[in-house]
Parts: sequence; structure tokens; C-alpha cells
Amino acid sequence: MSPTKEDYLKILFELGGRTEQVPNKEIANRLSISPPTVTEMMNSLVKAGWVVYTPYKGSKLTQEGTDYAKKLIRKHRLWEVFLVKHLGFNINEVHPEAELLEHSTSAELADRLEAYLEFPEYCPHGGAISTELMEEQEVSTVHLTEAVLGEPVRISRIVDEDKLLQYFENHDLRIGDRVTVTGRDSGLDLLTLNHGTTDKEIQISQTIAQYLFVEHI
Amino acid sequence: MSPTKEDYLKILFELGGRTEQVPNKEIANRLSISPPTVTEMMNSLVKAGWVVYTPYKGSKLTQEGTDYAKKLIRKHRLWEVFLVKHLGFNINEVHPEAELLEHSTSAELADRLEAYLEFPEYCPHGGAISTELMEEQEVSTVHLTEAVLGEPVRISRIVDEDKLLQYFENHDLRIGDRVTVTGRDSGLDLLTLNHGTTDKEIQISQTIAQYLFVEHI
DNA sequence: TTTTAAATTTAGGGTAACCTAAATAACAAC
DNA sequence: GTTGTTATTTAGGTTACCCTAAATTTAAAA
Ligand SMILES: [Mn+2]
Ligand SMILES: [Mn+2]
Ligand SMILES: [Mn+2]
Ligand SMILES: [Mn+2]
Repeated sequence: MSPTKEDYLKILFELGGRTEQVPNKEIANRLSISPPTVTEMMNSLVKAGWVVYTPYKGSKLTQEGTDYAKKLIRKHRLWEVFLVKHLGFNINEVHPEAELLEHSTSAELADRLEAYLEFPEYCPHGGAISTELMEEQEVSTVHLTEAVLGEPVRISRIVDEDKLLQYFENHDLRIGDRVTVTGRDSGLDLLTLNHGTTDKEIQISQTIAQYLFVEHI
Repeated sequence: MSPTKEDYLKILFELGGRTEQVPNKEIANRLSISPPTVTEMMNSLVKAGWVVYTPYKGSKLTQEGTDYAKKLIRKHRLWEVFLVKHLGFNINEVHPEAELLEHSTSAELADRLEAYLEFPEYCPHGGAISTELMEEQEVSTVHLTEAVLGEPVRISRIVDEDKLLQYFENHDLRIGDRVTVTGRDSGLDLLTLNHGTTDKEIQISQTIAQYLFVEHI
């Protein structure tokens, strides 16, 4: 498996390809490549048994594809923990580094690293590391966009993609922060929040708010 | 730069391409690829400014190529130290892992890792990590084949290549061991050693003994 | 100095992973 | 249900990195 193919599997997983058909365009957008390239790659991933692909509809991961993706995500997140906890990297710097390291990590190395880090449960962006916690996180967490108006919640996870991390950092939204959704305007795609710590009002895009997960307090 | 190209630069450095012209065949052997592929790659490395290539003669690294190779080797050795010292890997297992990790390591990551490891001087195979020490090691170390008969020496470095590490491990020769060359037969390509610790007699190939470096005690 | 052997290059191919432009299919709107 | 928009596929092309077979150059031997 090439790093390229591995990244396709990971993106597929992150876009819900474990349970739903993911359209080519979403993959093309996320990886910043052209749609024909995605078509080609999907055929290749089907041939290798990682993906089930329905032309014009989209792709789903097979069980093997799902397992492979989970292993990659675990490696990615373990490196992020190491980089932050031991090497003193800033939370917003580690994602691109882990995006590379994940492809150069044997199962043996991942296991030893995990033990060295004393079996951390979450990456610095709130993503679960163990398979069990990953499953649990899928069902238990709520998108910020689904939070009840007026009810305070705590930010538990940020989908880690360089530009997203930048966006939320710019709006002073970080893992662990308490926020309360005070308003929603679907027409304008706006979400208004009250930040629990600073008591300031924050406005963010509803579309982008989908990449923030929260839990009830 | 691709991992592939990076490995070519590293091999070139290891084969003495900093000072001498390295024939294509040596590179082909070391990387287990065909000679035409090497020719092609050398032309590409010339175009990128890493190498000076004389057709039918061989390749030398430019200053930029040399610097690049040294950076890669430093990253490689830092990872080896980390894997052995912190993750508990066996000395003979870390080379293949580092061979991958070196290509996924930013300058920032290498610097932080080096500080975290408290600026180690040598990798587990005795290779120098800092640029200065690398230079010094070039001139100060002696091939085992050049050791004076009857004079005890200490093994200071093993050229790290999977099969070589295996070979020396199989013959109970390790970094730090004291040995004395007791006999040489160039016709039979044999070198006889007395192992300082066990007092046993060891026979190894002279050709392969070139990959062992020693220092006088 | 011719002959032979070894190293190298040239020629011709192959696959992976990308691209653009054009054709087609699916879906929504009128 | 025709029309228009968007997503997708097909067609054709590029670069990187690998190959084998054949031609060529260099170096060694006779
Ligand atoms: Mn990440
Ligand atoms: Mn990646
Ligand atoms: Mn090594
Ligand atoms: Mn390598």
C-alpha cells in the first residue's frame, strides 16, 4: 500500500464511508485532486478489496478497508500525542507531521509507541485512539450544529484538517472550551455562540461548525 | 524530493560520493535495482543539482547533495536512538524502521527530537549524528581490515544495512566489543579474530569486515 | 594489439498517480 | 416531460520510477 492509497482509505473513513456511500466529489474536494483521478483510484481500491464502488453513486469501505483505515488513524493520533506531549509541538502544528509519519509506522512501532505514551485515549484534537473508543465516539458525540439552543456544551473534538484547525483557532474555539449556542440562521449559514470562559459572542459558519463535536455537560 | 530520490543521495554519500566518483553498478547493487534505472536517476539528480555525473565513470555529490544526505542520515540515526532508548527496540531491528521514518521528518521535528534525546553523539550502530562528528568520524576511524595484527581494538561502528547487522550479530560481533586480529588470508578472503570478552576465535570474510570500523584502545 | 569481459547506455515498455477536455448520466426545475 | 445543472466517466496525456534486451564503451587479458 502506498501512502497515497492509505490517505484515500482514511478520507473515506472520515467521510462516513464505513456506513454510507461517499460521492467521488467529496473525496476529490478533501484531497484537492480532480474527480477523474478519484474514479480511477476507486477502481483500483475495489480491485484490492478495500472498497465497494457503485458507479455514479459512490464508495463504501469493506470490512478490511475499515480496519485498515482505523489502524492508520490510530497511528496518526499516537504520533500527534507524542509530538505534543514529548516534543513540545503546538496542537495546531502536529497534524501535517502525523499525516506523513502515519505511513512510515509498522504495527510493532505503533504498539510500542502506544505503550510508551501510556495508552492515551484521545489525540490532541479529541479524536479517539483505541478501536473501542473510536466506535463509542461515533455514536456518543454530537455535532455543534445539533446542540440545543441555550444549553451549555463542551467542545470535545475538532476534525483535524489543517485549515479547519486554523479556522477554529482564529475564532478562539479549543478542545475543552464550554460554549452555548445562542442563535442559528440557516439562511445565512450562521451560528452564534457564547464562549463560556470569555463570555464573548462568536459567529461561525454552520457548514464549518459541522466539524466541531461537543458533549453535554 | 521523493523518498526514492532521498535514498539515492544517502547511498551515494555512504559509498563515498562526497569525495570520489561512485560507479552506477555499486548503487544498483546497494539498492537492488537495475543499472539502467540508476543511469536515468543520475541524470535526474544532475538536473536537480544534487549530483555531478560523468557518463561511464560515475557520480559525485555536489555540496548541496552532500548537505542533503547528511541531514537525512542525521534524521535516520536520531530515530534509531529513539527507537532503542525509548521504545525498547532491539539494536538489530531499528534500521528498517528508521529507513522509512527519515523521509517523513521535517527539520523542526528532527531538531525537537534531537533535543528530546539530549543530543546523542552516536546511533546504536556507532554512526555519528552531528555534522561535526560525522566529519571527524570519516578521518579518525579505521576499517577492521586495517587493524594491526596482534593489537587489540574496539569495535566502534557497524555500517548499518540489514544483512550486515545480521551477519555480525551471527558472529557475536557488537559495538563496544574488544577484538584482536590474529590472522589474515587475502587469498581466501579470511580474517581471524580473537574476541576479547569470550576469548573465542572468530573467522569472517575480509570483504565483509570492511563494514566494521574499529578504534585503537 | 587484438580479444574478451564487464559496465554502461540506449531503446522500448510497464504501472502508479496525477491532469484537462469532452461525453454522458443523474437529478432538479420549470 | 423537456431543459438545464451538476456529478461522473471516458479519452488522451504527463511524469516518476521501475524493467529487459540490445548496443556501446571501457578496462582487462591474452
Ligand atoms: Mn491529525
Ligand atoms: Mn497521510
Ligand atoms: Mn540505520
Ligand atoms: Mn530510506
